[in-house]
Amino acid sequence: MVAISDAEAQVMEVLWERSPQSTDDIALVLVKRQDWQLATIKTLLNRLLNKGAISAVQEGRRYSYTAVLQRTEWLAGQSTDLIDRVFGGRVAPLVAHFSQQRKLKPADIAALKALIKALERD
Amino acid sequence: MVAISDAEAQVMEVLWERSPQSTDDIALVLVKRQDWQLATIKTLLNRLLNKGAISAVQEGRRYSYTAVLQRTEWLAGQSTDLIDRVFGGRVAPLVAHFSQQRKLKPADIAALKALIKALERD
DNA sequence: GCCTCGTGTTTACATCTGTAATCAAGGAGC
DNA sequence: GCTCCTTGATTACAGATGTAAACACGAGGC
Repeated sequence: MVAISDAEAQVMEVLWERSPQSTDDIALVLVKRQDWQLATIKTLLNRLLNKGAISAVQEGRRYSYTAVLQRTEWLAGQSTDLIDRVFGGRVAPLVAHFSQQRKLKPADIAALKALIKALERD
Repeated sequence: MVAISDAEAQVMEVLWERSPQSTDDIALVLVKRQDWQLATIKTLLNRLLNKGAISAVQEGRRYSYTAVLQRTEWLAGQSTDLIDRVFGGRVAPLVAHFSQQRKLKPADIAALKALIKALERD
């Protein structure tokens, strides 16, 4: 339900790797990874707070941030969104398209097979 | 390379079904499908024109629009982008997430199986 | 006790998007 | 020929987004 933007997702990635983290833990990573100003990161943290995607605990005069929105939850949202929007809600066309675009490795095919087997079981 | 927004993609869908089409061919479809005002559709057509995603040929005092950006090209952009950004370039996790979220129909599973069989063959 | 610096909060601002209304010019009808 | 309607072009406007600067306040150094 919580929708986050691309830039915000970059901040979440850092918190998904490890939570909680302070502003400058996060900043250390993102200043390098995204070449952002500290100010930008502060803004994004605040927007995420307002959206409820992260929570903050005060420690002295700083905050320690924790991801509330879980990565898997976000992933699920992203996938259904894409598949619905672009592939009419059906997965096969997606896989077909992708495999045309980018040869699937045997491991990928194996993963898909296993997945299907599991899906058929229930 | 040409990036189009969600609303713009809806217009493209109509042109992907059939090209060329006049403004009101397109409008007829979208007024129903999206409950948009004619004015909205005109705006989107213009933005797509400026982006070069469609082209227009004048016929009398109206235009006939044709999709320039191809559907497969767009699909590729949308899916590889997400899969790379979010799923580390592997398609299986995406399918897994989707199927958790939204039960796959037997027909979908069958389609996937057939597809994989085909992929294994070569 | 005052000044400075680190932190969070507020404000800024251009661009993109969704969604339209308004304007202008050329044909169709009278 | 003048008027009105159709159709494209221009303008509008609020909210989201990317990117950041300005501000305010408390803690630490001197």
